[in-house]
Amino acid sequence: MGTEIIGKAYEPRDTEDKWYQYWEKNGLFKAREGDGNDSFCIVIPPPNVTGTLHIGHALDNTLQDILIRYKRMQGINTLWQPGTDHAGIATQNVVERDLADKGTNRHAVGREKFIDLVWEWRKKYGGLILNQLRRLGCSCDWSRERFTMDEGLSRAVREVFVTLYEEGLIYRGDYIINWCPRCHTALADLEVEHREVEGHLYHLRYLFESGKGHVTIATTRPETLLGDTAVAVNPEDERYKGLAGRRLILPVLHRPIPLISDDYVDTTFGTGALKITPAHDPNDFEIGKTHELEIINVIDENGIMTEQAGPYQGMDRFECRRKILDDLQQADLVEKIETYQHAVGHCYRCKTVIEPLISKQWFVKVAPLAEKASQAVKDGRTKIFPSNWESVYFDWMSNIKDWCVSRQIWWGHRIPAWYCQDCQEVIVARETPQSCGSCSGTRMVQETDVLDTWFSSALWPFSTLGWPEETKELTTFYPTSVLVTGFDILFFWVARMMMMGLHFMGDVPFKEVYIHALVRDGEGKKMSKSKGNVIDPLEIMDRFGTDAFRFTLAALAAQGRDIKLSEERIVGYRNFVNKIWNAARLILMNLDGEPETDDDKRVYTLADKWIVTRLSQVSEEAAQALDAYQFNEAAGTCYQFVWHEFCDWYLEMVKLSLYGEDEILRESSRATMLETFKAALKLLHPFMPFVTEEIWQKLPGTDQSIMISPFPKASDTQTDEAALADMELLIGIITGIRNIRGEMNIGPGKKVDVLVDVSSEKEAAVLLDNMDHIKTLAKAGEVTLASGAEKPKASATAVFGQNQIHVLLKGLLDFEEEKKRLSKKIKKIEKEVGISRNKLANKGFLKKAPPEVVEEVRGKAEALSLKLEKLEKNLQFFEVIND
RNA sequence: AGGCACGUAGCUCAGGGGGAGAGCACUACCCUGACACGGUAGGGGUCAAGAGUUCAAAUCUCUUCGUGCCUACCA
Repeated sequence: MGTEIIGKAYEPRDTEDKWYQYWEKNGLFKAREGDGNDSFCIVIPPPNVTGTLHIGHALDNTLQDILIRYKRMQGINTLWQPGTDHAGIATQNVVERDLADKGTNRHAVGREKFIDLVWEWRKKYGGLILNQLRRLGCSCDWSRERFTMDEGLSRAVREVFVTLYEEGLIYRGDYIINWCPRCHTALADLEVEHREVEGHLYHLRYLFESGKGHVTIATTRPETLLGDTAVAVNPEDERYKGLAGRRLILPVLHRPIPLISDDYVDTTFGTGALKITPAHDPNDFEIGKTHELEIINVIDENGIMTEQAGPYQGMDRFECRRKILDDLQQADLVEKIETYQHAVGHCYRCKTVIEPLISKQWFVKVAPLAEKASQAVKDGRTKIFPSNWESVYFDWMSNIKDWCVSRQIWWGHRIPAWYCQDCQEVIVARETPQSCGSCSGTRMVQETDVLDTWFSSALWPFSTLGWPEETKELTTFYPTSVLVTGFDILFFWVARMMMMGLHFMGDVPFKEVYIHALVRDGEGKKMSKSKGNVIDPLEIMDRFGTDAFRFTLAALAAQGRDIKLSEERIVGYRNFVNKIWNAARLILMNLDGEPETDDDKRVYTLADKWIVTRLSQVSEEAAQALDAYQFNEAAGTCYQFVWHEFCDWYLEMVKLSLYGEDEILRESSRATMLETFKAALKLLHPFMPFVTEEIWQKLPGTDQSIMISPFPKASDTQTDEAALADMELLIGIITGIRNIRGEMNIGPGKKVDVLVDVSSEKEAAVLLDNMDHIKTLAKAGEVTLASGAEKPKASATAVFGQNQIHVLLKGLLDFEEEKKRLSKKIKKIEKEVGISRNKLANKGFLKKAPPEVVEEVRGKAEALSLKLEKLEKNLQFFEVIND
């Protein structure tokens, strides 16, 4: 009679691709034309075009998809804006590696041709990660896909750059910057990774020019001494009192340099004397500025010593370090060498040791922008979840330094500045200038630097919606609703979007930010290729199915804690998917098309009323959890409900009606069962889109996709308090019998007779109504209800509420075992009663605790005392028999 | 050096002032007509240690010890 027979186990492979294509073809991911108020929008953190889906993406995008699907099912006009980031350095590196394999390099190829090659590369491979997002089930509006190097977005970049320049918030100047000698570009401070390195602290002697005495300095980088233009001491330092102003002889090069005083110098570190190399250390650069020291570049852009390095010219910086140490030792200028742990800056892209260099770069003056961005979070215009990230955000915003935005690479937005070759005028303009505004010359050369990739990312929330045009998308979806991302790019990206959004749109880019944790391996270690502990999301999806994977991520995504992902967890949720599948199997086997029910003929059993009430409550809880980004709560609530309430109790009970003779009851139960199951599928859909759609489409009465069916709502009319209480009693009695069976080791084939000593008529009525359920679910034979009945001799007893459940075990009951069992229960209850009684004996408690709490404890104590009394009586019963 | 988290069952973690929870693992009995990727029952915790606040602390405060992470120009 089944509508359709489905297999015993769910096979994800067969369904995922099919439904994804169905959704996309039918335009179900598309945002509607802007209709003003009720909209929900997320802009995707654009993955690098070079990227492949890793576990972090999987978590990030699963959470976003859950929110998007949930909101869409609530009927809200939903946009999930997808796209990719051109990822300047990363992408350039990839293509350069290709060239290297072919035995050439970008300089040989030339700038224009190289950029063509990158575009080619991106056309070929740039969509890879987006297809992997499809695999994950992401319901992005792909018709609006954007790329940070698109025409439109590039226009936004130029507009922003020029405007900031005109406002005096962008300037160009010679500063010390972080230089990556391998990537050949400047990096922002943020792009430098500090890593603890085992190094050395070298104590070196600088002799006085007078020939008498010396000053010992401590340094970790002896090779930079070639560029020293002073040695500094603290003016308060007794050791060097009166020496400032004297001249020292720079070792090796024999150049005279002054001994100066500056209170920046820490008297407690090293020898209290600090060598100053303005060209190769950011602090020294600052000191050099205040003391107007000469700047001598001794290391070039390749990390090679310059001609200023004299005899060391042409050496690699690290080779030079070794050589110079040798020479110093020869000259007896090395006092001692200590091993020393210190942080060394590395390029975040290629891990090469950063070289601080002085060069001409473009900077954004961020202080005024940061001020506004900080304020917006203080005002609550943007809320950050979990809120402890707000203080981290404020901290960074208040200590922020100017942002170096120029990069000496080729792949990226070329800075819209032109230099007049005739008069050296700098022209910053939206369009390529035809002639110099100053001298009318026409020999204009564009700046060769490109912008930091994060510059265009900072505009993402409005550039993707069409800015600088005034588009319908902007009015509909800006500010966007929520940004979902990991804390690792809070500064790189979130903070900068805040600054740019506020400055150019006059409003925050998003109303809320949800910061999720990092995914780690089972041992809590960060996953990395070098450690070999990476979990590949694609492989997981292959093995366990996308739904199981997504559900696992959601279930583990508790706020503020890293996720330790282990395979066992995924297996557990794979089993859950299969459980749902088999619930569907049972339901389909018991349906014959759509149930035919007349509203006036519809009957509801206790189980029906109960499950409908629970569904309503669970819908409410799930929605509340999702609204608060408590993904784990939402997932857990649904899991518990579907498995342990719907499957374990409801489906077991509904079988009675399904297999019964009563036709009206059968059709009614079919209808309730189907309705409830459909609602449960809808609750689960945001978490597990594929299996829910697959089942949904097989159920009768579903003509459109589950992804656009309304998300279940809580309803007061569906809350039946009496059904909850009655069901609790029924479950209690059945569990009581099962408990005895289990502990007495009575096999499921053996039926037992039961005598229930009921404490009230009302309860008796409930049990009488559901007698068949007790018999089936507890495998009971005769069940007798009586009030005040005498305990049968060979019976084991459980107590639920004030009801005594005597399970008759003639010939099966080991009296000693039963005594032990009862004693154990008594001990447990005694402990509980003790706690309650102690509380009630405490005068402070009675006086100061809220009355309802006192009442509760009093009620509890009473109920437990009665229960204890009954258990003790049963125990005494056996004592008597023994005598 | 500062900052932020976190120490709860064997493991992985929820919870967050009024009687300790889940999943996995474990034990026992079951292939009962949706599901052995399953069912029923069971064992297991001084909620890191110490002090304080409170009628009441796993939960709030402080200290200590451990573990992660982030930021930082100490050469």
